[in-house]
Order: sequence, then C-alpha cells, then structure tokens
Amino acid sequence: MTDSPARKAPNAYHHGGLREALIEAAMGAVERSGPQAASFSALAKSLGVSQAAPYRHFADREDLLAAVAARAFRTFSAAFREMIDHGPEKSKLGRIAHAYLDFGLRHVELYRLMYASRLLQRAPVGSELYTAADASFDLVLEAVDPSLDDLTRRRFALKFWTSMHGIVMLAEQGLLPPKIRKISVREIIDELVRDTELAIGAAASNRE
Amino acid sequence: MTDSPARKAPNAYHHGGLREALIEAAMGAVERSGPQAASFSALAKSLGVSQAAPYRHFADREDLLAAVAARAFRTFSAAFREMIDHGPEKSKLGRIAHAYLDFGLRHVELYRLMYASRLLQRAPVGSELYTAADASFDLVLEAVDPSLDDLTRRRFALKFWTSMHGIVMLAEQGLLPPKIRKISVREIIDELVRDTELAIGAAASNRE
DNA sequence: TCGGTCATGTGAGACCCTATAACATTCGTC
DNA sequence: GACGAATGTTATAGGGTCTCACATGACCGA
Repeated sequence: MTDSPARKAPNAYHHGGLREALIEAAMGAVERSGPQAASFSALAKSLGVSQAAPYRHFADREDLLAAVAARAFRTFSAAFREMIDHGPEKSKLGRIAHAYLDFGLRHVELYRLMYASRLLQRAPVGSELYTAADASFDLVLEAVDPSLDDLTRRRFALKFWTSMHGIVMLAEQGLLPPKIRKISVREIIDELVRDTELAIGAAASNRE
Repeated sequence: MTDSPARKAPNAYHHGGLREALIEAAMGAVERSGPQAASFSALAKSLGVSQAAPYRHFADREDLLAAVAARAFRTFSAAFREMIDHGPEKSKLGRIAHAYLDFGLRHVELYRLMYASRLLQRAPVGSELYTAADASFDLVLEAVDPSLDDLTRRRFALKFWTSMHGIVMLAEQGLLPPKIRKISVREIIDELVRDTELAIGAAASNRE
C-alpha cells in the first residue's frame, strides 16, 4: 500500500515511476474531490517527492489533467467494448447506452473533466487525449451500423451520442429536481434507445 | 468608460455599486477567458478597489460565480422569451432550439459555467441560481405544450432539452471534427426539432 | 570498469491568489 | 450631530504554480 510502481529504481533519490504514479494519484484525487484537488503540491507531497518534481514529466497542471482525461477516455472505451461483447441481451445500442450512463454517473468528476473542461477543445489532433476521445466515438458508431450509408450512420450516431451526453450531464446536476423528479433517468434512456432504433429501422427500410 | 455604475456615492472611499460592478466584470472575464480569469484580485484591481473589498459582497469566489451563472441564466431565458414571442416563423420548438444553440455557441465559457461546474449541483433550492435555472426549463416546457398530459409533456421537454444540451456541449468541443465535419450543427438541430415534433404529434393523436 | 551525459529529483524563491482580522470611513437615521 | 450598519482599507497567513541553479544516479560507449 506504499509505493507500488517503483519497479525500476528502488532507491531514495529517484522515484522510478513518477509519471505513472502522478497520473494515477491525480485520477483518484479528481474522482474524489474534483480537478482542483489534483494540485502538483498535494500530489507531490503524497508521493513523497518535492514540489518541483512533477515538472520533469508534465509541462504544467493542465498537461497532467489532459493525461488523466485521456486515461479516462480509455477506461470509458473499455467499458463500452466489454458491454458490446459480453453485455446482457438487449440491443447493442441499449447496452452501450447503459454503459454510458453507468460510467457517467459512477465517475461524475472524471466525466466532467473529460467533456466540460477546455482540455478537449485544446487537444491537438494527434495528441493522446484527442485520439482516445475519438476512439470512443468509433464505438458508438459501431453500434448503429445496420448497413446505412456512411453519412446517415454518422448522423444517427451523433444524435444518439449528444442525447446521452446531455442526459448524463443534466442527471449529474440533479435533473432540475422538482419539475422532473418523477421521471427516472433510466426510463428516459430506454425511451431514447427505442426512439433511435425505430428511426434507424425506418431509415434502413426506406432505403431498400 | 470609467466607472458607470457609481450612481449613489460619487466619492473616493465608497464605490457605490461594487456588487453589481463585480458581477458585470466577472461575467466579462469569464466570457473572455474562462472562470479562472475571474479572480477577486484581478477584478478588484480593475475596479480600483482593494483585494478585500469583494468579500463585503460575496462569501467567496464561488459565491460570485454563482451570481454570474444566475445572471447568465436570466439572459438565456430572455433570449428564449424574445424568440418565442417575436422570432421568425417556424415552430415554437424550432425557434427555441435556435435560440438555445445561438446562446450556447456565442457564450461558450458562460454556458460552460452554467452547466458544467458544480455550482448548480450545490445551489440550494430557493437560491437565486436555482430559481433562474428552473425558469429556463419552464420556457422549454412552454414550447412543447400541445395539450399532452403533464408527465408526457415533461418527458418530451426533458428529452429535447438534454439533446440540445448535448449538441451544444459537443459542438463547443469541435464535435469530434474529422469524423463528423460534414454534418453541420444546424442541420442536426433541425432534424432534432423535426423528430421531436413528429413524436409529439404522434403522442397527441394517439391520445385522442 | 571507468567516465561522461542525460534524465530525474531537490531547494529556494518570485509571484499570484484566497481568505481573515483589525481598523477606517461614510451613509442613513433618529 | 451622534451612533450603528455598511462598506472599504491595510496587513498578513497560507497555499498554489512555475522557474532556476544545483544534485544524484542510470545508462552507455570506450
């Protein structure tokens, strides 16, 4: 329970795996108490290195948060993949929808960091974060598929994706409680999946 | 162009309208450079008061940001109201959708502050922010109306609202550019409005 | 195996920000 | 015109970011 990732150099001066340890610790801090809790100062202290050490691995705080967000996207994708391949019956879309919701509600702060900060906006096209985020969309795309032409398919995926995103974000805020309380989030999601599948079916048969 | 809102006390010691001036300045700073630009220090300096002065009007920084967000929600509602009453033809829902999108894309940072921070989540039920946010939803609700029963109506409004929110948030991020570039945001919105109206129509006729 | 180089870590410090406390000034009110 | 409440000031404690010059040790070639 001390410092697990000190595989290379078990000596006092060099940590040996500081970059990884920082990302991990920051991810934990973000999940527990939001991004502002992931300060270089606090992380360095908790890992037993000096305050300046993190700067050997990250240009600045935002750079670290981008790495955290990228890792979060990969976790996100992995959950999708798992659900697509081994989830309970239902439709592919339904499985993805529930995986999305679960992740969003279980990792509130992380989810917020992924989308609501300016990190993604600023991520250069080839960057780790950009690539990881992009891969997530591909999985949604994969679930829409049924032989539609490319543009239509992307359009459905996008509409589905944005709805999911909107629901998760608003659900986290408490969904404007008094006005809506009676409507459960899962109910809304199921309805959304149904709507989307109907629309996709219509578009597909329209085309033949 | 100096200090406009010093209507009450034109003297050197007391500012005379500091609370208002702070909110206004903070709103500008947020819009230009994000929430972190709205520091008490910087705002106080720009308004010619001491760093401690803002604490006479706001408990802390978050308190100020909540006031900014509340004001933003009211601006938001005003834009809705304007569009509902005097917008170009189209349907009520279509007008609201475009007002929503316009606001979201024109005031990126402000929009982010309204929804993506923890402010709303923490706003107590009777608070200024909570009330202002709630009022916005009422306007969306108003646009759905056609005599549906209450729960169905709320359900449609909520689905519509979350989709809009998702689209705006993702559009701000650049909408995962390479994969989607060809699909314009407005196109998606129009499609969304059409889908929703069809569904509402179906629900309404189903009921009679 | 020795020695040099480079990646990684340290300590000190400049600077900015939040927040509080004790004190000062003015407004409004009787 | 005096007094209390509101509002503003100065001073200060404390924490955070980031940079600079310096220290240590890992790795690699001769």
